[in-house]
Amino acid sequence: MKRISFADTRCSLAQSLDMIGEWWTLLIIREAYFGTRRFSDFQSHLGIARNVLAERLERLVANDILQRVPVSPGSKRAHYRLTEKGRDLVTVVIALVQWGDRWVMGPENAPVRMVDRATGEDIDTVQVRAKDGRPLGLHDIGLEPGPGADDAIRDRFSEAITDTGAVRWRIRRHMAA
Amino acid sequence: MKRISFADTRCSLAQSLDMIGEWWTLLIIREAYFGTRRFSDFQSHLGIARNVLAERLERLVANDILQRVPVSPGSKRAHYRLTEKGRDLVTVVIALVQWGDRWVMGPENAPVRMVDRATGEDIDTVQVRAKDGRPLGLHDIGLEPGPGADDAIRDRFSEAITDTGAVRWRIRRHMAA
DNA sequence: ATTTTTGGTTGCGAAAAGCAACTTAATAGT
DNA sequence: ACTATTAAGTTGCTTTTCGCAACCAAAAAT
Repeated sequence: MKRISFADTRCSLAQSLDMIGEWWTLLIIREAYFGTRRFSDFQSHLGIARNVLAERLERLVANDILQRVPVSPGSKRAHYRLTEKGRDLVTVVIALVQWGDRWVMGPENAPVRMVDRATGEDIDTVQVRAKDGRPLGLHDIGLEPGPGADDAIRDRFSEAITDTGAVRWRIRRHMAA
Repeated sequence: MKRISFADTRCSLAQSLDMIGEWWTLLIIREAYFGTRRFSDFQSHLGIARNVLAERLERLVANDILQRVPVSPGSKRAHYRLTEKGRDLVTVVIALVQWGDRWVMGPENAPVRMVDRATGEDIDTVQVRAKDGRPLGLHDIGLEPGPGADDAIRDRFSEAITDTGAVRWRIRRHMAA
Protein backbone atom coordinates (compact mmCIF):
# COMPACT_ATOMS: atom_id res chain seq x y z
CA MET A 1 0.00 0.00 0.00
CA LYS A 2 1.01 3.51 -0.59
CA ARG A 3 1.33 4.99 2.85
CA ILE A 4 1.34 8.69 3.46
CA SER A 5 3.98 10.12 5.75
CA PHE A 6 2.94 12.64 8.36
CA ALA A 7 6.48 13.90 8.75
CA ASP A 8 5.73 17.32 7.28
CA THR A 9 2.40 17.79 9.01
CA ARG A 10 2.22 20.52 11.60
CA CYS A 11 0.80 18.31 14.32
CA SER A 12 2.54 16.61 17.22
CA LEU A 13 0.29 13.59 17.14
CA ALA A 14 0.90 13.03 13.45
CA GLN A 15 4.62 13.43 14.01
CA SER A 16 4.54 10.94 16.84
CA LEU A 17 2.55 8.47 14.81
CA ASP A 18 4.96 8.83 11.96
CA MET A 19 7.59 7.40 14.29
CA ILE A 20 5.67 4.86 16.30
CA GLY A 21 2.31 4.45 14.57
CA GLU A 22 3.33 1.58 12.38
CA TRP A 23 2.24 -1.95 12.90
CA TRP A 24 4.38 -3.64 15.59
CA THR A 25 6.35 -0.60 16.63
CA LEU A 26 4.73 -0.01 19.99
CA LEU A 27 4.90 -3.71 20.80
CA ILE A 28 8.60 -3.62 20.07
CA ILE A 29 8.97 -0.72 22.47
CA ARG A 30 7.02 -2.54 25.15
CA GLU A 31 9.21 -5.56 24.59
CA ALA A 32 12.32 -3.43 24.96
CA TYR A 33 10.84 -2.02 28.16
CA PHE A 34 10.35 -5.58 29.40
CA GLY A 35 14.07 -6.03 28.97
CA THR A 36 14.42 -7.68 25.59
CA ARG A 37 17.59 -6.70 23.79
CA ARG A 38 18.33 -9.30 21.17
CA PHE A 39 16.93 -9.55 17.68
CA SER A 40 15.93 -13.19 18.07
CA ASP A 41 14.17 -12.56 21.33
CA PHE A 42 12.10 -9.75 19.86
CA GLN A 43 11.31 -12.07 17.02
CA SER A 44 10.28 -15.08 19.06
CA HIS A 45 8.40 -13.18 21.75
CA LEU A 46 6.40 -11.13 19.30
CA GLY A 47 6.10 -13.57 16.41
CA ILE A 48 6.92 -10.77 14.00
CA ALA A 49 8.39 -11.47 10.56
CA ARG A 50 12.14 -11.03 10.60
CA ASN A 51 12.37 -8.59 7.72
CA VAL A 52 9.70 -6.39 9.27
CA LEU A 53 11.46 -6.53 12.62
CA ALA A 54 14.74 -5.53 10.99
CA GLU A 55 13.08 -2.60 9.30
CA ARG A 56 11.33 -1.45 12.46
CA LEU A 57 14.47 -1.64 14.53
CA GLU A 58 16.36 0.33 11.94
CA ARG A 59 13.69 3.00 11.89
CA LEU A 60 13.50 3.19 15.66
CA VAL A 61 17.27 3.58 15.82
CA ALA A 62 17.16 6.26 13.12
CA ASN A 63 14.56 8.10 15.17
CA ASP A 64 16.66 7.79 18.32
CA ILE A 65 14.06 5.74 20.18
CA LEU A 66 16.27 2.69 20.33
CA GLN A 67 20.01 2.61 20.52
CA ARG A 68 22.08 0.01 18.72
CA VAL A 69 24.85 -1.20 20.98
CA PRO A 70 27.53 -3.55 19.60
CA VAL A 71 27.52 -6.68 21.71
CA SER A 72 31.31 -6.56 21.92
CA PRO A 73 33.35 -3.60 20.64
CA GLY A 74 33.73 -3.70 16.88
CA SER A 75 31.25 -6.53 16.53
CA LYS A 76 28.62 -6.47 13.83
CA ARG A 77 26.12 -8.04 16.18
CA ALA A 78 24.30 -5.63 18.35
CA HIS A 79 21.69 -5.27 21.02
CA TYR A 80 18.92 -2.73 21.15
CA ARG A 81 18.14 -0.57 24.14
CA LEU A 82 15.70 2.21 24.80
CA THR A 83 17.07 5.73 24.69
CA GLU A 84 15.82 8.49 26.96
CA LYS A 85 13.37 9.46 24.24
CA GLY A 86 12.24 5.86 24.01
CA ARG A 87 11.91 5.48 27.77
CA ASP A 88 9.72 8.55 27.78
CA LEU A 89 7.34 6.69 25.51
CA VAL A 90 6.66 4.07 28.15
CA THR A 91 4.06 6.42 29.63
CA VAL A 92 2.09 6.05 26.43
CA VAL A 93 2.54 2.29 26.43
CA ILE A 94 1.31 2.05 30.01
CA ALA A 95 -1.67 4.29 29.31
CA LEU A 96 -2.60 2.05 26.42
CA VAL A 97 -2.12 -1.14 28.42
CA GLN A 98 -4.35 0.24 31.15
CA TRP A 99 -6.99 1.21 28.61
CA GLY A 100 -6.92 -2.31 27.23
CA ASP A 101 -7.22 -3.73 30.73
CA ARG A 102 -10.23 -1.54 31.46
CA TRP A 103 -12.13 -1.88 28.21
CA VAL A 104 -11.03 -5.01 26.44
CA MET A 105 -9.56 -7.65 28.72
CA GLY A 106 -11.39 -6.57 31.84
CA PRO A 107 -9.28 -5.68 34.89
CA GLU A 108 -9.69 -9.14 36.40
CA ASN A 109 -8.03 -10.63 33.32
CA ALA A 110 -5.11 -8.24 33.13
CA PRO A 111 -2.14 -10.38 32.14
CA VAL A 112 0.46 -8.16 33.80
CA ARG A 113 0.37 -6.09 36.95
CA MET A 114 2.43 -2.96 37.32
CA VAL A 115 3.32 -2.11 40.86
CA ASP A 116 5.00 0.69 42.72
CA ARG A 117 8.18 -1.01 43.86
CA ALA A 118 8.35 1.12 46.96
CA THR A 119 5.03 -0.14 48.32
CA GLY A 120 4.11 -3.15 46.21
CA GLU A 121 0.79 -1.48 45.44
CA ASP A 122 -0.67 -1.22 41.96
CA ILE A 123 0.35 1.94 40.20
CA ASP A 124 -2.28 4.60 39.67
CA THR A 125 -4.28 4.93 36.46
CA VAL A 126 -2.51 7.26 34.06
CA GLN A 127 -4.66 10.33 33.69
CA VAL A 128 -4.62 13.94 32.65
CA ARG A 129 -4.09 16.35 35.51
CA ALA A 130 -3.86 20.02 36.23
CA LYS A 131 -0.53 21.45 37.40
CA ASP A 132 -1.79 21.26 40.99
CA GLY A 133 -2.62 17.57 40.64
CA ARG A 134 -6.40 17.72 40.17
CA PRO A 135 -7.51 15.02 37.70
CA LEU A 136 -9.06 16.64 34.65
CA GLY A 137 -11.96 15.29 32.63
CA LEU A 138 -12.40 16.17 29.00
CA HIS A 139 -14.73 19.01 29.93
CA ASP A 140 -12.05 20.59 32.02
CA ILE A 141 -9.53 20.79 29.22
CA GLY A 142 -9.49 23.75 26.89
CA LEU A 143 -7.77 23.81 23.55
CA GLU A 144 -6.00 26.86 22.19
CA PRO A 145 -3.58 27.56 19.38
CA GLY A 146 -0.08 26.96 20.70
CA PRO A 147 3.11 28.92 20.07
CA GLY A 148 3.73 27.00 16.85
CA ALA A 149 0.21 27.24 15.49
CA ASP A 150 -0.29 28.19 11.87
CA ASP A 151 -3.34 29.84 10.33
CA ALA A 152 -5.06 26.56 9.59
CA ILE A 153 -4.94 25.61 13.25
CA ARG A 154 -5.79 29.09 14.52
CA ASP A 155 -8.84 29.07 12.26
CA ARG A 156 -10.14 25.92 13.83
CA PHE A 157 -10.10 27.04 17.43
CA SER A 158 -12.42 29.44 19.10
CA GLU A 159 -13.39 29.85 22.76
CA ALA A 160 -16.65 28.03 22.15
CA ILE A 161 -16.67 24.57 23.63
CA THR A 162 -19.16 21.87 22.75
CA ASP A 163 -20.84 19.60 25.22
CA THR A 164 -18.14 16.97 24.83
CA GLY A 165 -15.54 19.44 25.96
CA ALA A 166 -14.05 19.81 22.52
CA VAL A 167 -13.70 22.87 20.43
CA ARG A 168 -16.27 24.09 17.95
CA TRP A 169 -14.92 26.14 15.08
CA ARG A 170 -16.59 29.12 13.56
CA ILE A 171 -18.74 28.48 10.57
CA ARG A 172 -17.41 31.28 8.51
CA ARG A 173 -19.56 31.00 5.47
CA HIS A 174 -22.65 31.49 7.65
CA MET A 175 -21.12 34.37 9.53
CA ALA A 176 -20.37 36.18 6.31
CA ALA A 177 -24.06 36.11 5.35
CA MET B 1 0.10 -6.65 2.98
CA LYS B 2 -0.94 -9.56 5.03
CA ARG B 3 -1.62 -8.13 8.43
CA ILE B 4 -1.78 -10.25 11.52
CA SER B 5 -4.55 -9.62 14.00
CA PHE B 6 -3.69 -9.44 17.69
CA ALA B 7 -7.28 -10.06 18.71
CA ASP B 8 -6.55 -13.45 20.22
CA THR B 9 -3.29 -12.49 21.88
CA ARG B 10 -3.27 -12.48 25.65
CA CYS B 11 -1.92 -8.96 25.97
CA SER B 12 -3.70 -5.71 26.66
CA LEU B 13 -1.40 -3.66 24.51
CA ALA B 14 -1.85 -5.95 21.54
CA GLN B 15 -5.61 -5.89 22.06
CA SER B 16 -5.59 -2.12 22.21
CA LEU B 17 -3.46 -1.86 19.11
CA ASP B 18 -5.77 -4.21 17.30
CA MET B 19 -8.46 -1.58 17.75
CA ILE B 20 -6.57 1.65 17.39
CA GLY B 21 -3.15 0.76 16.04
CA GLU B 22 -4.00 1.12 12.40
CA TRP B 23 -2.85 3.95 10.26
CA TRP B 24 -5.09 7.01 10.79
CA THR B 25 -7.17 5.62 13.62
CA LEU B 26 -5.70 7.69 16.43
CA LEU B 27 -5.86 10.81 14.29
CA ILE B 28 -9.54 10.15 13.72
CA ILE B 29 -10.05 9.87 17.46
CA ARG B 30 -8.19 13.13 18.06
CA GLU B 31 -10.31 14.75 15.38
CA ALA B 32 -13.46 13.48 17.06
CA TYR B 33 -12.14 14.85 20.35
CA PHE B 34 -11.66 18.22 18.65
CA GLY B 35 -15.36 18.14 17.88
CA THR B 36 -15.54 16.81 14.34
CA ARG B 37 -18.64 14.74 13.70
CA ARG B 38 -19.24 14.62 9.98
CA PHE B 39 -17.67 12.30 7.44
CA SER B 40 -16.68 15.13 5.14
CA ASP B 41 -15.06 17.08 7.90
CA PHE B 42 -12.96 14.15 9.00
CA GLN B 43 -12.01 13.73 5.39
CA SER B 44 -11.05 17.30 4.66
CA HIS B 45 -9.30 17.97 7.97
CA LEU B 46 -7.22 14.82 7.84
CA GLY B 47 -6.78 14.42 4.12
CA ILE B 48 -7.51 10.72 4.45
CA ALA B 49 -8.81 8.66 1.54
CA ARG B 50 -12.58 8.33 1.73
CA ASN B 51 -12.71 4.56 1.51
CA VAL B 52 -10.14 4.21 4.26
CA LEU B 53 -12.04 6.69 6.39
CA ALA B 54 -15.25 4.75 5.85
CA GLU B 55 -13.56 1.54 6.87
CA ARG B 56 -11.94 3.06 9.96
CA LEU B 57 -15.17 4.64 11.12
CA GLU B 58 -16.99 1.36 10.69
CA ARG B 59 -14.35 -0.46 12.69
CA LEU B 60 -14.34 2.16 15.44
CA VAL B 61 -18.10 1.90 15.68
CA ALA B 62 -17.92 -1.89 15.76
CA ASN B 63 -15.45 -1.61 18.62
CA ASP B 64 -17.67 0.85 20.47
CA ILE B 65 -15.13 3.65 20.38
CA LEU B 66 -17.30 5.82 18.17
CA GLN B 67 -21.05 5.92 18.11
CA ARG B 68 -22.99 6.35 14.88
CA VAL B 69 -25.85 8.78 15.48
CA PRO B 70 -28.44 9.33 12.74
CA VAL B 71 -28.45 13.02 11.93
CA SER B 72 -32.23 13.03 12.03
CA PRO B 73 -34.28 10.06 13.26
CA GLY B 74 -34.53 7.37 10.60
CA SER B 75 -32.00 9.07 8.36
CA LYS B 76 -29.31 7.10 6.64
CA ARG B 77 -26.88 9.93 7.19
CA ALA B 78 -25.14 9.88 10.49
CA HIS B 79 -22.64 11.65 12.65
CA TYR B 80 -19.90 10.07 14.69
CA ARG B 81 -19.30 10.79 18.35
CA LEU B 82 -16.92 9.42 20.91
CA THR B 83 -18.33 6.88 23.34
CA GLU B 84 -17.22 6.67 26.96
CA LYS B 85 -14.68 4.08 25.89
CA GLY B 86 -13.49 6.41 23.16
CA ARG B 87 -13.30 9.40 25.45
CA ASP B 88 -11.16 7.35 27.80
CA LEU B 89 -8.65 7.01 24.98
CA VAL B 90 -8.03 10.73 24.91
CA THR B 91 -5.54 10.27 27.75
CA VAL B 92 -3.43 8.23 25.36
CA VAL B 93 -3.83 10.81 22.61
CA ILE B 94 -2.74 13.59 24.95
CA ALA B 95 0.23 11.60 26.21
CA LEU B 96 1.31 11.07 22.64
CA VAL B 97 0.81 14.70 21.67
CA GLN B 98 2.92 15.76 24.64
CA TRP B 99 5.63 13.30 23.71
CA GLY B 100 5.68 14.71 20.19
CA ASP B 101 5.86 18.24 21.60
CA ARG B 102 8.79 17.30 23.80
CA TRP B 103 10.83 15.21 21.40
CA VAL B 104 9.85 16.07 17.86
CA MET B 105 8.33 19.50 17.43
CA GLY B 106 10.02 21.07 20.42
CA PRO B 107 7.80 22.65 23.09
CA GLU B 108 8.18 26.11 21.61
CA ASN B 109 6.67 24.88 18.36
CA ALA B 110 3.72 23.05 19.87
CA PRO B 111 0.81 23.77 17.52
CA VAL B 112 -1.87 23.38 20.16
CA ARG B 113 -1.96 24.23 23.85
CA MET B 114 -4.09 22.32 26.29
CA VAL B 115 -5.14 24.29 29.30
CA ASP B 116 -6.93 23.69 32.53
CA ARG B 117 -10.14 25.62 31.95
CA ALA B 118 -10.48 26.40 35.63
CA THR B 119 -7.21 28.31 35.78
CA GLY B 120 -6.13 28.87 32.19
CA GLU B 121 -2.81 27.23 33.02
CA ASP B 122 -1.22 24.56 30.86
CA ILE B 123 -2.20 21.07 31.90
CA ASP B 124 0.40 18.91 33.57
CA THR B 125 2.52 16.39 31.70
CA VAL B 126 0.81 13.02 31.66
CA GLN B 127 2.91 10.67 33.74
CA VAL B 128 2.84 7.43 35.64
CA ARG B 129 2.15 7.84 39.33
CA ALA B 130 1.83 5.83 42.49
CA LYS B 131 -1.56 5.65 44.17
CA ASP B 132 -0.47 8.41 46.54
CA GLY B 133 0.45 10.70 43.68
CA ARG B 134 4.22 10.30 43.63
CA PRO B 135 5.51 10.40 40.02
CA LEU B 136 7.16 7.11 39.16
CA GLY B 137 10.15 6.63 36.91
CA LEU B 138 10.74 3.39 35.07
CA HIS B 139 12.98 2.15 37.85
CA ASP B 140 10.18 2.53 40.34
CA ILE B 141 7.78 0.32 38.45
CA GLY B 142 7.79 -3.42 39.00
CA LEU B 143 6.18 -5.90 36.66
CA GLU B 144 4.42 -9.02 37.88
CA PRO B 145 2.12 -11.58 36.36
CA GLY B 146 -1.44 -10.26 36.66
CA PRO B 147 -4.63 -12.13 37.54
CA GLY B 148 -5.10 -13.14 33.91
CA ALA B 149 -1.53 -14.25 33.29
CA ASP B 150 -0.91 -17.51 31.51
CA ASP B 151 2.15 -19.73 31.75
CA ALA B 152 3.95 -17.98 28.93
CA ILE B 153 3.71 -14.68 30.76
CA ARG B 154 4.44 -16.14 34.18
CA ASP B 155 7.58 -17.72 32.73
CA ARG B 156 8.88 -14.38 31.58
CA PHE B 157 8.65 -12.56 34.86
CA SER B 158 10.84 -12.98 37.84
CA GLU B 159 11.59 -10.62 40.71
CA ALA B 160 14.91 -9.69 39.15
CA ILE B 161 14.88 -6.25 37.63
CA THR B 162 17.47 -4.96 35.22
CA ASP B 163 19.08 -1.58 35.39
CA THR B 164 16.49 -0.11 33.07
CA GLY B 165 13.77 -1.06 35.48
CA ALA B 166 12.48 -3.83 33.28
CA VAL B 167 12.19 -7.47 34.01
CA ARG B 168 14.86 -10.04 33.34
CA TRP B 169 13.60 -13.54 32.77
CA ARG B 170 15.28 -16.68 33.94
CA ILE B 171 17.60 -18.31 31.50
CA ARG B 172 16.31 -21.79 32.03
CA ARG B 173 18.62 -23.72 29.78
CA HIS B 174 21.62 -22.47 31.78
CA MET B 175 19.96 -23.13 35.10
CA ALA B 176 19.31 -26.74 34.17
CA ALA B 177 23.05 -27.32 33.66
C1' DA C 1 -38.12 20.50 -9.79
C1' DT C 2 -33.45 20.85 -10.29
C1' DT C 3 -28.92 21.49 -8.51
C1' DT C 4 -25.59 20.85 -4.84
C1' DT C 5 -23.81 18.68 -0.95
C1' DT C 6 -23.15 14.74 1.88
C1' DG C 7 -21.92 10.19 2.91
C1' DG C 8 -20.36 6.91 1.13
C1' DT C 9 -18.82 2.59 -2.65
C1' DT C 10 -16.06 0.67 -6.57
C1' DG C 11 -12.00 -0.32 -9.20
C1' DC C 12 -7.28 0.16 -9.97
C1' DG C 13 -2.16 0.43 -9.03
C1' DA C 14 1.47 0.57 -5.66
C1' DA C 15 3.72 -0.40 -1.60
C1' DA C 16 3.99 -2.77 2.82
C1' DA C 17 3.49 -7.06 5.64
C1' DG C 18 3.85 -12.09 5.88
C1' DC C 19 6.45 -16.37 4.82
C1' DA C 20 10.31 -19.05 4.10
C1' DA C 21 14.69 -19.97 2.34
C1' DC C 22 19.34 -18.26 2.18
C1' DT C 23 23.79 -15.80 3.96
C1' DT C 24 27.33 -14.43 6.83
C1' DA C 25 29.51 -13.59 11.17
C1' DA C 26 30.14 -14.93 15.95
C1' DT C 27 30.04 -18.64 19.55
C1' DA C 28 30.31 -23.26 21.31
C1' DG C 29 31.79 -27.87 21.29
C1' DT C 30 35.36 -31.52 20.55
C1' DA D 1 42.21 -26.05 15.11
C1' DC D 2 38.25 -27.52 13.00
C1' DT D 3 33.43 -28.21 12.84
C1' DA D 4 28.61 -27.33 14.35
C1' DT D 5 25.31 -24.27 15.86
C1' DT D 6 23.25 -19.99 16.73
C1' DA D 7 22.42 -15.11 15.86
C1' DA D 8 21.35 -11.45 13.01
C1' DG D 9 19.87 -10.21 9.34
C1' DT D 10 18.74 -10.29 3.76
C1' DT D 11 16.35 -11.81 -0.46
C1' DG D 12 12.51 -13.19 -3.25
C1' DC D 13 7.90 -14.03 -3.62
C1' DT D 14 2.88 -13.64 -2.42
C1' DT D 15 -0.99 -11.47 -0.21
C1' DT D 16 -3.34 -7.59 1.57
C1' DT D 17 -4.32 -2.94 2.38
C1' DC D 18 -3.68 1.96 1.38
C1' DG D 19 -4.04 6.03 -1.75
C1' DC D 20 -6.34 7.95 -5.68
C1' DA D 21 -10.00 9.10 -8.44
C1' DA D 22 -14.26 8.27 -10.41
C1' DC D 23 -18.81 7.09 -9.50
C1' DC D 24 -23.53 6.80 -6.98
C1' DA D 25 -27.67 7.53 -4.14
C1' DA D 26 -30.02 10.10 -0.58
C1' DA D 27 -30.74 14.44 1.63
C1' DA D 28 -30.74 19.52 1.49
C1' DA D 29 -30.73 23.75 -0.62
C1' DT D 30 -32.40 26.79 -4.22
